[in-house]
Amino acid sequence: MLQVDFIKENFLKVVDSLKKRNKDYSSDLKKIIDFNENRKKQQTKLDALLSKVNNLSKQIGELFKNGKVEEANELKKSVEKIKPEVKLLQDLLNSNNDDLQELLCSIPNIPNELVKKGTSEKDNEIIFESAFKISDEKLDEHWDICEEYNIVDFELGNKVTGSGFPVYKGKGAALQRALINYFLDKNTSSGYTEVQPPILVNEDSAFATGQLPDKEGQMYHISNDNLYLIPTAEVPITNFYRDSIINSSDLPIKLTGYTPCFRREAGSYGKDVRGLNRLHQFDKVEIVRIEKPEDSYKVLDEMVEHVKNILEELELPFRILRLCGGDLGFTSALTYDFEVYSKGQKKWLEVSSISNFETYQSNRLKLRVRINEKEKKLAHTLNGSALALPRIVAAIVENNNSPEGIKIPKILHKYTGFKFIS
RNA sequence: GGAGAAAUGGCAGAGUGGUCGAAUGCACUGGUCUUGAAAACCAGCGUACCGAAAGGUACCGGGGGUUCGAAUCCCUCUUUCUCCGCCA
Repeated sequence: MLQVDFIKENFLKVVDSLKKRNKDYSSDLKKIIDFNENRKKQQTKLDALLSKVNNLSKQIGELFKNGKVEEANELKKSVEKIKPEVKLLQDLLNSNNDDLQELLCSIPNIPNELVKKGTSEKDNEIIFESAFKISDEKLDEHWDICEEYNIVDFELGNKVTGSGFPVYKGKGAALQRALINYFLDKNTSSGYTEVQPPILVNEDSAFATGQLPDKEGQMYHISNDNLYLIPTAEVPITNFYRDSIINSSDLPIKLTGYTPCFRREAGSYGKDVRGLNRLHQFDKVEIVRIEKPEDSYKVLDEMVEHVKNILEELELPFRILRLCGGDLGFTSALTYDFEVYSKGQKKWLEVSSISNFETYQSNRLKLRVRINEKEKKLAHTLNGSALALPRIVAAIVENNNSPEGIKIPKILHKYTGFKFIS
C-alpha cells in the first residue's frame, strides 16, 4: 500500500511511474488525496468535540463529588445534546476512511525506474542468458518421460484430488526431497535461517502481504475457519513481522523456508498446464528478507546472484528477465524472473521470481525499523523463490534424458544417493 | 468437543465506574558520583492521528453496547491456561 503523503508530495511522478503499468491512476490518486484531506478535517472536528465531552464529564464527576446534583444534571443534559453530533461525525469519518482504504488498496506499487513500460511478458528485458545451444532435435516432453520411468503419476493425483495435484513416486519423490534439501542447505549456508511456517494463514496475514484483496480468487479458502492455504511461503514468513518495530541493529533479517504452495490458477488453460508446468499444489523453497530502505536494491542484486549460482550448480540453461510494467506483480517495485530452458517442450519455464516490495508490504504490515531514539521508518521487504520445484524437475527430466536414463545433476548426488533415474 | 479461569506498557504486575495513558519493580537511555567499573542517587523512557507549536484525540486481546463518563459493567469473537474427552 502506498503512503498518502508520498502520493501527495510526488503526485506527477507517481502518476507517471504507474503509467508503466498501462493504466492512468491519476483520478484515483486525486481522490485519495481528497479523502485524506477530508479525514484530517473530520478528525480535527471530532477531536475537538470529544475534548469538550471529556471536559464536561470531568466537571460532572467533580459536581457529584461535591453533592451538587442539580448542577450536574444540568451539565448532563448539555453533553447529551452533543452526543448525536459525535455519532454523526464518527460515522462520517469511518465511512470516509473505509473509502480511502479501499482506494489505496486498489493502487499497485510504483515501478522502480529500471522497469520499462510494456504490455505483456513479451516486453520483459533479458538481462542474462547462460551459454547453450538450442537444437532442433526432437526430444521427449517430461510428462511422457515421467510416465516411462514411473516417477510422477498424474492420473493417480486426478483420482485422489483432481488435476494439478500429481503424485510423485519412487525416484521422482526422492528427487523432490533431494532438491528441497539442497536448496535449503544452499540458502542456510548463505546466512538464511531456516523456518517452517504454517501453511494456512488468516485474513490479516493474507491482506498484509497483498494477496487480499488483489488475488482473492487465486487462493484456496477454508470457509469454516476463515483461513487461506498459502500460495507462497512469503505470506506466513513475512507476516512474522507484522505490527512490529525492529531495531536497525537486528537487520538484516534473512529467512528461508520450504512449504507446499497452493494456487487455484483460475483461468489457466491449454498447454501451459500440461504435466508439471502449472500445478495447484507444488513445492517451493522461499527466501525472505527485511532490510533498511537504503540497502534493499543492493540486497535484491545479491539475491539474484544467489539464485543464479544455484541454477549454475544444477547445470541448467537459464536466463534472467527484468519484468516490464505490464508483467510486474501488483505489490512489487522491481522483479527479476528466472527461467530455465526445457529442451523437450522447447520452452522457457519460470522457476523463480525475486522482488523488492520497498515499503508497499511493510506499510500494510506496519513493519518499521527504529533508526535511532526518535526516528522510525518503514522497512523494505524482499523475497524470492530459491527455488520452485516442479519446473526444475521438468527441466532436469527433459534436458538430462539419455539412453541410460535421466542424469541427476552432480550437485544432487549426495542428496539422492543415485546418479540416474532409469 | 465439554467445564472453568484469564488477557493491562519491552517483561513482571497493581488497578472493579470519575483526578487512569495507567501505580510499583525489572530492563533500557541520559546524568551525578568514581582513575575506571559496579553500587547508589537524579531524570527520561509506548503507539498512532491532527497541529508550526502549545496542545488535543484514540488505544488496557479484537469488535459492538450501556453511561454525562469505561481498563473497570454487558454482549460477542479470538487467544492462553487448568481439568475432562479424543488423538499423530
